[in-house]
Amino acid sequence: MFRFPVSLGGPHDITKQPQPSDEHHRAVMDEVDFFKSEKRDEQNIITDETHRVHVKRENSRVDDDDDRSTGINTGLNLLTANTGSDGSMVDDGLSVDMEEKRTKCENAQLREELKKAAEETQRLKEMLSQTTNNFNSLQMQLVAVMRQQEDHNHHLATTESKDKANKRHEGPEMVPRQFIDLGLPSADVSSEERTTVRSGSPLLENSSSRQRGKRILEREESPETESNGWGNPNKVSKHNASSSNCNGNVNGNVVDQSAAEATMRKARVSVRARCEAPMLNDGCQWRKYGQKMAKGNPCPRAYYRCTMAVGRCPVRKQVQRCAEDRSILITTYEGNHNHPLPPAAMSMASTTTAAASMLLSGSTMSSQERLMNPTNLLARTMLPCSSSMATISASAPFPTITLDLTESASNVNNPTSNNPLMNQSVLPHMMGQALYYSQQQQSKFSGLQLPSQSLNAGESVSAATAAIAANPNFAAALAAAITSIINGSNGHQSGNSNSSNNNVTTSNVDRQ
DNA sequence: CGAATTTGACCCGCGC
DNA sequence: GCGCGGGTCAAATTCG
Repeated sequence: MFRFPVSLGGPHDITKQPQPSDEHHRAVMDEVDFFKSEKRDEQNIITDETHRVHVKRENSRVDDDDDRSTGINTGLNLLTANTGSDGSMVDDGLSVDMEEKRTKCENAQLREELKKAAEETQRLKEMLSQTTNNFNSLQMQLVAVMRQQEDHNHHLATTESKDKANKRHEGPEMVPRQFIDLGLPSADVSSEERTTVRSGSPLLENSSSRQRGKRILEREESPETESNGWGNPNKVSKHNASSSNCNGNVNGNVVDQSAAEATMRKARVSVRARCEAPMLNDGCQWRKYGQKMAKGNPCPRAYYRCTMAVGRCPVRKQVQRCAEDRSILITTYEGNHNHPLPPAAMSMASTTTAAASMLLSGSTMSSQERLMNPTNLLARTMLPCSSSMATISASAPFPTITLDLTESASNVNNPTSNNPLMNQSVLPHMMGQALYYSQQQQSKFSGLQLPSQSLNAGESVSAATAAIAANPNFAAALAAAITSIINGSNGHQSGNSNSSNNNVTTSNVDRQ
């Protein structure tokens, strides 16, 4: 399931990209080398004395190399020892033969073990990704349950005392929202939030739910009904629209989820980056399904659909060049993947997911709340170049968050400004890691129960900064980003990656 | 020959 | 009601 022949490139270079050297690959290389030398050994072993000396030396070198490279005792020193008893070899060719065979046998065994170890590693990787997905799924279910309890308590409180209820209303309302934000998006936004959406943002109601719900119902007959926690917005929309109970699970929550997920499906994350390539390298496989001339832009807008899923992934993206500056590529992502992703794609997926979460949480509150909300606070804090980079558009037909990476990329002080890698693939990775981190970081705020409403914006920023800086995970996240970048860039541009990473880091620090 | 892309047609919502 | 614009579909075409 989780193989990583994933190209970081667009659809064109997908099969051409050299794969990053993984363990298995290395192991195979070692094996080949290993047997080559052994064969040489076999051939040379019965030659004259001077040659034999040479063979011995070569063997020992090979041994060393193997041991160094794999860290495994290959047992080849046995061979060296045997050849060391060369004097007896002439006398007793048979025993040497047996030794040879035995060594061969051992080598074969070791090779097998190495293979098994590589396979095991692969399996573990798969399990890890599966577990991560399951965790996210469970997290959402937990949120749903908590939310239900919350509502229940709230209802009881209301009947007890109106004053108390009012006070409590302000508190708990924020906490679950924060909590929701930290989870992956698809599942749970509760009725409370939904009503906020309706009352607070008619735009969302009009454009998103109504406009697309019907179409989703008609067109996206979910073959991917086996939603495993990522949720399938389309499917849920279907639930919602048809108001039937396909899986017999109709209750208030399902409807709430429908609304939330439908909204999530519509939430868009737009990434502006300088890029000469026709498409950003985000690690996913895309298939173009349409192209249109958009009004006011001479450059056509291309529509892509994710094709990594066996069934049908709801994620789509639009790619268009900026009318003013054609070197700027605007990539707009919509929806959530319903399938496991390779690490390279994970970064961008995290980006869109986290940004969409932020966007949605932000879109459901008043402007004051929005300012106070740790979600957006963190978005502003965490995002490189924060305020100038991440903008939320309420005027667009869909709630859209725009991550503007062009400013930093074109910054004269930025040593990576002319680095195409930075523009094409590193930035998404960085964004992904940073946003993913910020997403996780929200849980810290929930845990801390940051009294957001009692803080002014400045204090909130300070608090957020302190929390982030104090947390060692921040460094870990950055390290992960670096790793991701280095692994994803085929090695030859790792130096630049480092500098770019430094750049983003300092950019963060500067803003903080 | 199958997969990917292109491109014109179609659908839908919105504004006038 | 009509036209416009955005988004999607699907047949035709191209590519590997």
